[in-house]
Amino acid sequence: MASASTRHNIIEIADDLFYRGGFEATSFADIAVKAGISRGNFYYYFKTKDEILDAVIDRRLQRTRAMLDGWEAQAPKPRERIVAFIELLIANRAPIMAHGCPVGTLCAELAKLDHVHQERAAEIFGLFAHWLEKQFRVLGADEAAREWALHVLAWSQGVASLATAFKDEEFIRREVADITGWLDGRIASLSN
Amino acid sequence: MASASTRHNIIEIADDLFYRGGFEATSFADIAVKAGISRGNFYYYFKTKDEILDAVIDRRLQRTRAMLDGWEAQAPKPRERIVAFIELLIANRAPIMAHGCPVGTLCAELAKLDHVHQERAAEIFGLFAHWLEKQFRVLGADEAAREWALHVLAWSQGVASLATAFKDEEFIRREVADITGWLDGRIASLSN
DNA sequence: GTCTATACGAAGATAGAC
DNA sequence: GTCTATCTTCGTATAGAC
Repeated sequence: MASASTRHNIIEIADDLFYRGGFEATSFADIAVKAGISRGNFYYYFKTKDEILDAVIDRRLQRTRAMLDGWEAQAPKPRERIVAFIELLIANRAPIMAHGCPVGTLCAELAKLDHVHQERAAEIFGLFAHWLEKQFRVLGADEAAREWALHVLAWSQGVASLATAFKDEEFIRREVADITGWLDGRIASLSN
Repeated sequence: MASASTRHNIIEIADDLFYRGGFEATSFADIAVKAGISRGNFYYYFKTKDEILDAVIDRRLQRTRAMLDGWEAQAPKPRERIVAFIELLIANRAPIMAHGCPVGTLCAELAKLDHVHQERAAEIFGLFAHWLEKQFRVLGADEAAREWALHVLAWSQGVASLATAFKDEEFIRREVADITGWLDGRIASLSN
């Protein structure tokens, strides 16, 4: 297999395993086996575990940007874009109930490990926050845009957190409806 | 040192280390060193890592019950009791920004490890949920009590999650004010 | 109940052959 | 670029002396 695609393959598998089992609990051997390469070959691409974490965070940043861009392209109205974000909770309900939110759980784990890449992982949250803020600005919420963006983000994080603990799909749907209701209330308040 | 107090001491230290560094990342050696005993002696009290996790979860359940009972004893009005819960985010802001919410992060980690004690850890959330529900019932919210309880719990979890990622104290204070505002809005809606 | 010594395996990481 | 072999450290866990 060519160098670039093997490297890409490793990152893809590491991303998945880090999400499902956690960063620390995932070993090089786990990744190598799933990637179909030897541990020795693995080290040709990544010298340390931190290096692969770095690459995984890069990938997640890239994919998050692509997803946010996609929502902007698909939905012309900010409200529908924000709803697309909120409904991610429903679309990903099965993995969320099993493994939590990929961003929140990575940030939490890296915080406990006091890991150097802590801030880089938090940047993924930063992308969402900034994007949501932008949508609220387009809606006309100048001063409150940042606050509302963080509020939606926090709320969805809380739903993911409890959904992981209780494995309750109905709870997710109810909260998603509530967040959407809150959003429409905010939008309505802007036209007054 | 007597048996009971050594055992208690181990649990106390394990609880703290599990919170600050995570369950998996904390080794027996870490606990033994901090407890001032040898690893060999450690095994006299706990045969496996799961056994000590079990004891730590027990301790957390007990302490959570005691805290909830304390709030009920100190505040006669349900509103003030719920506010006491919400303001836990402010009281514990420093450790939350450094290590997250003890309950949420433990549940998330155990979910990733697919650990047998996953449900037992979630029981701690259950205690909070049940207690909050009870307070809302006293306020007269019969049908909505459960939903509101889970809502407050989820919201506070989300705040803890983002606070850990962004290390933003102002954000915590703002959200706590928002949750309290939401609470008063719900209470006001009950008298109509 | 507490200790030291030690077995055993897993995980990160390296060396060097092909 | 990919492999096998190996080193080293660390973590769980046990045995047995005191």
